[in-house]
Amino acid sequence: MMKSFDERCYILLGKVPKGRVTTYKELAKALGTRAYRAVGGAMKRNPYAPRVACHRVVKSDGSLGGFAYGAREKIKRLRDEGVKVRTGKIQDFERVFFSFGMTS
DNA sequence: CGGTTGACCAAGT
DNA sequence: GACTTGGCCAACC
Repeated sequence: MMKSFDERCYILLGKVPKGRVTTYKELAKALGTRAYRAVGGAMKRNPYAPRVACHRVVKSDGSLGGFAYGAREKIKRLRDEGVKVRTGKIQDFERVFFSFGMTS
């Protein structure tokens, strides 16, 4: 049974621990593709709104990117998880960044 | 089934 | 540092 690309994004995203963030690019790469945009699209569609921690996904530059519920809400939630945000940018981005490639 | 769209990315201006 | 351009790939109409 072949899950949609979208569903895989949600599953993978579910592996991101609280207080950490990942990027659309890293997600796509972990999925074995380069469809960064499709990943973002999955978040936007986000049928599992509260189930999926879409607010933990940011752009590669460390900027927040977009958010279906509004950027303001995204910042609020990230801060609540311990991620500091400044003018729409993640502070200590590399510190809170979660990579899927860190095996063993 | 073909074309458009997009919560992106990287490089150039 | 902000804006523009080309490119990538899957979902949607």
